[in-house]
Amino acid sequence: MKTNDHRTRVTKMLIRKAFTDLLRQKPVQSISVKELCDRAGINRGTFYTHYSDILDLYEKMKSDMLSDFKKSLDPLLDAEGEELTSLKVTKGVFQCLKENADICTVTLGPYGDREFASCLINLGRERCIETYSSFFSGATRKQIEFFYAFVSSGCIGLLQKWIADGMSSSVEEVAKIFDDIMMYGIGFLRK
Amino acid sequence: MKTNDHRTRVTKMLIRKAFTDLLRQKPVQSISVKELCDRAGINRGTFYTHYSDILDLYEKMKSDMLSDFKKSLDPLLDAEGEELTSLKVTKGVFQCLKENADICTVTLGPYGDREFASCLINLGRERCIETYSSFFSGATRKQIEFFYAFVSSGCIGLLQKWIADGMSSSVEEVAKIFDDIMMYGIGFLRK
DNA sequence: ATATTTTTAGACAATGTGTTGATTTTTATT
DNA sequence: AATAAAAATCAACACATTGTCTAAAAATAT
Repeated sequence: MKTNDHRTRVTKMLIRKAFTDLLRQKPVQSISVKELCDRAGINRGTFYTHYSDILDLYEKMKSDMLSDFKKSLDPLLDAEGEELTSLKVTKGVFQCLKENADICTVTLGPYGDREFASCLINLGRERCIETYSSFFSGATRKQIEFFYAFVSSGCIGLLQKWIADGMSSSVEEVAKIFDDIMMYGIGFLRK
Repeated sequence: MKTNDHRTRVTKMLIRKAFTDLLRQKPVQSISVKELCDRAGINRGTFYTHYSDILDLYEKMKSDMLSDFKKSLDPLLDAEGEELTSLKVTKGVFQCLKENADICTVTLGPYGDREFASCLINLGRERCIETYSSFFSGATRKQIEFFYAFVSSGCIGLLQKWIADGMSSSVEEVAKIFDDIMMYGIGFLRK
């Protein structure tokens, strides 16, 4: 089975389209193979030649999304010449998320899974946190871990709010809000 | 059908015990009625006399948990005489969560649902946020909403980290960390 | 002791699963 | 253009879960 075959490409596209559509309506575990195939307009047997079950499809789609996301994020972090400010990276990450709005809506939506959400954030934030932990040499490991847990999760909450509002606020604005809250805590409201 | 019947009480207890056990292992949607009844050691027909399906059971259990939580939280907020500091309330909330560790482990764990998690937090935080929004009169509605989205979600992340660590840190410690991060942002690491 | 209520056990049609084999359609090669 | 290879379709299958129902057994209340 060659993956570059036109037929398989079309089939997989149809499957993934139907799958993301369904993920908007219900959690993964409630999606049946039959339902998916009916919607995609393909034979149920065809599904089984590509994926072993729904969970297999889900895992493969998530890893695809992650590598896509990583790919468009790497150049941002490898800009060696320029200064790497927190706000700059945040802006880049949020921009990237906006460009993949369809995916984010699903994975960060009510039926996405937490693990994937944090995966997405970790990807862009990891290096930033490293920088922080070296900068705040006085902070304990525990403090940093708790802070990271709070901020990464908080960021997801912010993104969900942003998405829920139809991403109407600009990337710059949301990035600034995130940066300010992280920097000043509740002092953000005083600005 | 009387709910005070000894048989129904035992049956419901068995069902709920088996259900929370299963929720530790897999998401709601993957739990079948048959599997649940086998584990609970009750007849499948009996399940249907009490609940229409798994989701019905889940909803009823969640609302029960919420009212339980609310009940043990109310006296905390109604302490009219004392001063209502942010840290004091936070401590109370976290203490309450620790006392319901078994429930929290499930609902805030990988197979819990986000909605319920925020529901839990909102319950204790709502009044606090009200206080904040009146205190920071200069802040826009948008700012407050984004801040709240960030902090509530961040709090959940903190709790998940706490639970993941086996709740080894004391309530006071975690409450202080939350309060500090919320107050000072990344400045928390400088302390 | 008797009437009521709850649980059990078994059966049912309906639906989804994962697999198989035969057939048709599409793609690649000569 | 003809032919071989690969992929999608169709139909059928044994199996499992679902939700509903009835009759019998067990537990509770009066």
